[in-house]
Amino acid sequence: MPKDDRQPDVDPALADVAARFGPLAAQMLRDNPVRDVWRLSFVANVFTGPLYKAFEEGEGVSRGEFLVLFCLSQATDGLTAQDVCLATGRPKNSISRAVTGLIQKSLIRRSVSAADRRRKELAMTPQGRAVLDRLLPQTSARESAMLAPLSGAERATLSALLMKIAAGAPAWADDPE
Amino acid sequence: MPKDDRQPDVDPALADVAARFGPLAAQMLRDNPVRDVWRLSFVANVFTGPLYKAFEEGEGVSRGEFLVLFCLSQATDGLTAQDVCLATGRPKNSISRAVTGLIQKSLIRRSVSAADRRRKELAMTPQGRAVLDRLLPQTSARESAMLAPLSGAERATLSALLMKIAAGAPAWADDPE
DNA sequence: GTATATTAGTCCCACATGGAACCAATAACA
DNA sequence: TGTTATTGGTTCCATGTGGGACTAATATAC
Repeated sequence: MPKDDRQPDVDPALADVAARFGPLAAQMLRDNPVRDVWRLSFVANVFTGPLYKAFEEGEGVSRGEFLVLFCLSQATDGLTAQDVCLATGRPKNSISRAVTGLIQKSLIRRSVSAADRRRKELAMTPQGRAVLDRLLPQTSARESAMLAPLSGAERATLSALLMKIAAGAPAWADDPE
Repeated sequence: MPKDDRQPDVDPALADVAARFGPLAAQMLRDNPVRDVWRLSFVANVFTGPLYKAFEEGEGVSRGEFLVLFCLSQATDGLTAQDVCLATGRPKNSISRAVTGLIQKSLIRRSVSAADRRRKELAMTPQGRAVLDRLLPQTSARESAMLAPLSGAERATLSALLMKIAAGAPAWADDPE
């Protein structure tokens, strides 16, 4: 690619972005009619895309399967597939497939609830825990890299602001205007 | 769903989240080993999912097609499919399909560059502009709703922090650890 | 108690997605 | 000026995805 020296990158802080994602990316991150959600989605996509690909290649664990494992690791009581759907926003048949796959790999177990025999409660096996224990550090390291440009105070601020937005999500989630 | 009155929702600010996305979602937003990126992805997913569905149902425009239109609206010179790929992170065959679809609907035009006859430069038609002008307000309104819980100062802060993170993305984007 | 509604989950199928191979045009170079 | 490498796009194909219908179990209503 013959570098176009005549194109002055508007913002020097975005020089790396222009080099990696193109000048259009830099320009759109800088400003566009839906600037904030664009930046948010940009970061989220850049973060999750390569990560899930690495999970698939490294441990043979799909996005849905990782989500199930991760949710199980965070829940105290017996979760169901439905709980994972609700918390992750993925459709129930996708999660159903992920659960089937994880059971086949013996990474989780499934048992019918005694109280409500419709419910099939999920639980990680030691192997599942071991797999997650190999995947989580990758995610965590990537998160650290993502937050590296921010100071401690800035990270706390970002965290709090994202929390506020997430807490307000129910007000607009189902209403695409 | 028989509401479980015995389960005290840890954080009253997350009561709505627990009602809409389940107690697990509330708990994981509150804390988990990759808390910040989880919040980020949660918001991004809740934002984009229903929006793209509405675009598809309302205007018959897919996610990729919207991205092409939006990028075209933000670029000054003749963009190519490749530029859109780079800026959006979508694979080139997906964008190729989106371009084909948009041309069939007469929402964009494609012309071979005189300077480099490999390049096929894209341009919006008036119809394409009209479609985008119906889609953008929905996106914008949804963004406003998302940011509603934040004060003006907080929005500026969030915007700046997201920009810092996005600007640093090239450092870790291709390195899933 | 039987009928109906609701909830959890699975299955089927059409479609979108993305990797890989491929084609065309141009750039780089001996 | 061939020959090779690179770049922009398209096509092929295997796979993932998600809507909708379906089954099973339970809750609710009469």
